[in-house]
Amino acid sequence: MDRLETRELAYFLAVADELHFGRAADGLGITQPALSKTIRQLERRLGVALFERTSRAVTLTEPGHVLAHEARTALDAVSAATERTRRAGTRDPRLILAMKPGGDAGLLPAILAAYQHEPDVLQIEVVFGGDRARMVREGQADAALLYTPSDDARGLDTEMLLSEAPLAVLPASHPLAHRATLRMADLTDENLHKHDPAGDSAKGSISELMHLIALGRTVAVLPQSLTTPLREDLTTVPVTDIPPSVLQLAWPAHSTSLSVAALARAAAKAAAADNTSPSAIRSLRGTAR
Amino acid sequence: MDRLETRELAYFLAVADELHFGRAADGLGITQPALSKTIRQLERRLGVALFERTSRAVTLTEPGHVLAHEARTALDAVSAATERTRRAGTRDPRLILAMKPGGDAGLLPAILAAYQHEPDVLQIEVVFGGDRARMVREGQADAALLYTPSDDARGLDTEMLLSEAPLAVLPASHPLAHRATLRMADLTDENLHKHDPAGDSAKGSISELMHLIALGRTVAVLPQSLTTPLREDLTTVPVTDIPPSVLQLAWPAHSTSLSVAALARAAAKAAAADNTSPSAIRSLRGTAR
DNA sequence: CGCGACCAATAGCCTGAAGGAATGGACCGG
DNA sequence: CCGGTCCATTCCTTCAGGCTATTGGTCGCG
Repeated sequence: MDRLETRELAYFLAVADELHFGRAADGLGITQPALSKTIRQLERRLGVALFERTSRAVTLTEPGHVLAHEARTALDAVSAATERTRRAGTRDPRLILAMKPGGDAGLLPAILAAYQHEPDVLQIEVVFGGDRARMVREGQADAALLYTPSDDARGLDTEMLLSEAPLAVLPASHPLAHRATLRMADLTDENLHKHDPAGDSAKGSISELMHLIALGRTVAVLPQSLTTPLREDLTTVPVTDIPPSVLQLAWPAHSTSLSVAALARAAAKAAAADNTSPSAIRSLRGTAR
Repeated sequence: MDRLETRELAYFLAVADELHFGRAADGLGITQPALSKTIRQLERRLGVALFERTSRAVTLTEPGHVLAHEARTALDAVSAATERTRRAGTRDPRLILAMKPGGDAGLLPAILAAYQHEPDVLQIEVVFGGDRARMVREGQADAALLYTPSDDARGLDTEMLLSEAPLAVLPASHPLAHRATLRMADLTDENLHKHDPAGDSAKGSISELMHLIALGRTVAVLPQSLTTPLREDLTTVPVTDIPPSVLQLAWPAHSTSLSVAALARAAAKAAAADNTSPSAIRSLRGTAR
């Protein structure tokens, strides 16, 4: 049983994404016949049909769907191997922590401070990125601050730092502003701005959003940490029927790095201290699953 | 930045394991110069030295150690892709559950029964294997019953089923047999049989071990479920300073299979029912970490 | 029905990279 | 200083991956 090559997996994924041999070949910088031949050979080697082809359309078979999924994680693992090996070879290795701007719930200074007291510390470099889970999976970062359920931390080890109740942000004058709690159904009439953590780009986007809310143009549901400090003319109401946003530190599941372990300990310590501080009204549990 | 090929990773691992180009090449079925050339090229592509060579000895550099680790998980992921795709192509796909004989703490019947009531069920096939975590990682099994800390479940999703206190098994006449609890230090004088879950082969090994204990030839520390039923002439005493053996169901971290999800639900349900049953004296927490 | 557009598969050829055989060079032990 | 060990280098061969050109099947449209 010979082993698949990453080239074959990458070629397959190109076709699986495009569902079109010609365009996929273009994207790969090779010609269509070469690609067709490779995919055919892949199917022969696996003993399984991956695509259903007609001269009009290409679709994935059931095994094709499985391979599309598995191939992605396998290629991620190969990329990670390259990346981490390269980084291990640099003169002064750093610990790269991925987060999104403001995505630390104010916890980062405490984490960094606690980290300095750990053994086996490296210089920490904070980088900002969109798909932070992927950065960790591909080895571009050693750890990341993620929010579940919006980020997908599967395949990573995680340490839960804090759980934040989702808050609806409303104008102080809004009819629902006096309610003790809300359900999502209460907000269906509003022009709801669904918070998409992955899509955030500029740092100003939150304050812009707040501005729009104050103008009555929209309302939003955000994790608590993003709502402070809150403008005078806005108010927040907990939403009870969506799961809380959980901030967690994530790192590669098979990590053996002492530095990453130290960071995890530091983060846990900082989060524990924060959770017991009087200013925090946290760990409200959502009801949805 | 071109992508590494699995061939390169496999060749590298062969050398990393043997620390000898000639023997590694033998094992791979190629000649030594071909292997040397490939490794050199790999080092050039990564921009990093992987081995320290003298004509007398070959050793891994620091980046080499990193790659050895990363390459293994990457190759596992590729194997898993192959394996799962092939299995998805078989006529009637089954759900393969890996365990070791007797390694279910008596929970398997309840799990299977609960599973039948779930939606999206497949036929379950139980297989026995030594390195069950690896079987899941490589796609030879869809789920496994593992014991932590002896099995390494990193990189897998898990559901904790039950936690068992470690019990010292002694002849009833043993001087320590009357103690309420023991520490490992108490047993240093004995000819202690360290339980190695991975090394278990035949089903008879436990009863043979019990026989040896009854003869006073050895004593053993085992998770509770392996000690029942207990011979008349033996007794057990909890050991407090080693971590409890935790039985868990593990499956690939990035699984999207409805059937695996159903099995996880079923196992959780069966374990919950078992934990509340009067016969169980479980979840004793160990103190070690 | 016939024609063109579209798209994957096939055929035939070429190039480069993987591998083999022979050899060189460094090191060590006797 | 010689022989053995082991990795690197050189040179040659083979074949798999890629390209161009073409075929064959299907759909849409006049």
